[in-house]
Amino acid sequence: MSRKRNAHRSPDMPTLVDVARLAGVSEITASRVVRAQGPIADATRARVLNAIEKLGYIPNRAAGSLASAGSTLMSVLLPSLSNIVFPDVLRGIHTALTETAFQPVIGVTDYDPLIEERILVSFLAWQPAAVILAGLHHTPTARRHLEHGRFRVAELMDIDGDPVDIAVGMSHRQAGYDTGQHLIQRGYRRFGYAGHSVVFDDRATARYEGLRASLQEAGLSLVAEHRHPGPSSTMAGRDSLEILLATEPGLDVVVFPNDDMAMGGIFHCMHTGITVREQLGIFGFNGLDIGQAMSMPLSTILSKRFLIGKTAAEKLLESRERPLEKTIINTGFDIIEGATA
Amino acid sequence: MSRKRNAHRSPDMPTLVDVARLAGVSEITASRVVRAQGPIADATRARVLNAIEKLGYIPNRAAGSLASAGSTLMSVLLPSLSNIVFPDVLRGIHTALTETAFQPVIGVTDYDPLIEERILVSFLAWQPAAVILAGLHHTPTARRHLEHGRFRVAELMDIDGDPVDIAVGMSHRQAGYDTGQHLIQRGYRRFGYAGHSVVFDDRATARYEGLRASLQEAGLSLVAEHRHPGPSSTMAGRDSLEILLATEPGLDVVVFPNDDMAMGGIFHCMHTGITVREQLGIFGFNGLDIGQAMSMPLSTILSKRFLIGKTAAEKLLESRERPLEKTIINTGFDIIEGATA
DNA sequence: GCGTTTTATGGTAGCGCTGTCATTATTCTT
DNA sequence: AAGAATAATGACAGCGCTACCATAAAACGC
Repeated sequence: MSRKRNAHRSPDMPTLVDVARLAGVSEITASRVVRAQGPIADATRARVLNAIEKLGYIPNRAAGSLASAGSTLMSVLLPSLSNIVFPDVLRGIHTALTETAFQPVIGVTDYDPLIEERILVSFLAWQPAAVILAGLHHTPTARRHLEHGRFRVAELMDIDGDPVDIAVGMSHRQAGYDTGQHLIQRGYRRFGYAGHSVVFDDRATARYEGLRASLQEAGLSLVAEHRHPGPSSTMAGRDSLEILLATEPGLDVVVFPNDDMAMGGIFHCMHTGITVREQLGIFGFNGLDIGQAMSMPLSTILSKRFLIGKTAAEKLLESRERPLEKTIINTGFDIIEGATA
Repeated sequence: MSRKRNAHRSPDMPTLVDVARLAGVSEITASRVVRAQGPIADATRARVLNAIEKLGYIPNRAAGSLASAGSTLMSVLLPSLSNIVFPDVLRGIHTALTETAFQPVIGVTDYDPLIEERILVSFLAWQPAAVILAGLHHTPTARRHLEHGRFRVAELMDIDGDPVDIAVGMSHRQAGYDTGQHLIQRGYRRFGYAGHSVVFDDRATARYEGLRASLQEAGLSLVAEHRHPGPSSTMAGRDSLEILLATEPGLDVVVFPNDDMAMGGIFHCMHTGITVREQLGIFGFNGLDIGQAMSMPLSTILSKRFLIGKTAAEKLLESRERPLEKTIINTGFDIIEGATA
């Protein structure tokens, strides 16, 4: 009665052999039906499918992956999921991957390159078909693995740098620069910056530097800045603006690293009776739904997160082999005029 | 020179054999070092670790999983990532899993039980050690797989029902009920409800029903309700409130299914000059940061998303075997008084 | 000091699947 | 009608690792 299986196997978890036997075909034929690969007679396919259904067979991907030296996994390494940006990217990836055999496997790095490296290595152990990560900055070890691996690589969000394979995103430096230009053109002169602990967020830093560069070109400079210790949040934006204005009451515009913090800034103004735009301009980044739902929509920059994720995944699917040429795709950004700056 | 490996193998991707050879030990000893399992002499461990480092060896988890009939993956199936609730849950899971060998693998179901079933099956193909999903409601096929599998199962968010193994969450019906009680006690009588397309979101439905039950007990009822077609968003909340008030101007409080929509409600009031709380109470659900950052903090219910994720993952790690007794853990909720209702 | 336990290591046989190469019908050429 | 191409199937080895059992050496007990 009992099969000569190893004792550690589950009792009667059906395998391809069982399917093949029940369908009266060879193992390999059953395998071909499962993978929809190679020519199979309709009648045969039907019998195999039937057997699969009857047994409740679920293919063992570990075995498949081992035998074929490759998997249908796509490793996705994101800095954070609290920051709405990355769920949006992820939705884009998901969208591109539905109807394909690929599955995303997600890891969260907390903006820490060392954690990124650790998770990357543990993901590589599953022989993914592709790896998607944020930014162009990784540890040397991580970079080495990315360069030598037999998988496609997409680096998202930022394009200011040298990618391993594909980069999809926008120039954050340019976004910061354009922010400055836009605000100067609107007549603002006394600039403040209310940021957050920026140790790891390279994109925010790049925007900050772009902003400073544009100010400098116009003979201006940041009159005051404050960085909230700890991560970005609406509350952090509110507190930061308060501190900033206490230090330097004469500011006429404050730039925030993102919409969450900018919303906090707006709330501070509402609370203290500061007239937004007239007395103080507020400028964010991302173009979140909530900022646009206010009666006075937030002035900000729309980053195309969903598009970035979708484009990257689609590009990766185009070929399993890494092309000789590196690809950089600029998804751009839009300035949203809004009513706050 | 060339190894007698299959041609389809990558050139010289090192395996355990290579490590063992270089370290001068047997394959199995090297394996034990990698897995930190069984007694190993310090000198031997050092030699093996050295060889691993030198070769840049990355263990092949597909092979490991196949040989040991089990993996260190934990499948996580969430309805959405746009809804901040689930990233929070995920952070909790991540927190519990750091420092363990387990890795979460995330799938997004879009609140659709059929997609959930499909993703579940594809995840089971990797022999996960545990499966985490949202809610207690699944397709019959999914439920069957969950019941018969050799893995732990945690069903999150809701506890009103019969779990497969572990349930961690809160009673959404109770939350809705308590919302009603709380608002009645504060003197509100003419209730409105501004929801969203609710086809799949069982939790929102449960809260809605709890609310109605408490109103009924008090001899009251929902004077008006409106459901925004499509998913929940701040803009949806704003539009819904407008429509609701056009239909029924006499409302004195409106309950929203979540904070995002409630914020939209607030914005509508701000825009049209309605005095929140005095003229119209606004009540949300979730207790998001942004709602609390307003000078008039949102009245809402704090759901403990992070705790739910963390608790679930911790419980799952306690034992690899499914216990005879099902476990239900109620993480509860807190009413946040706020200033809007 | 001789069994007994503990510590440290190794040999071997698969885990379930797919790549490679054959083999046998079946259809198409000219 | 004979050869060539194509469609449909199968045999078998082996992917890289770990469970299982065995062995040898060191430590322990009284």
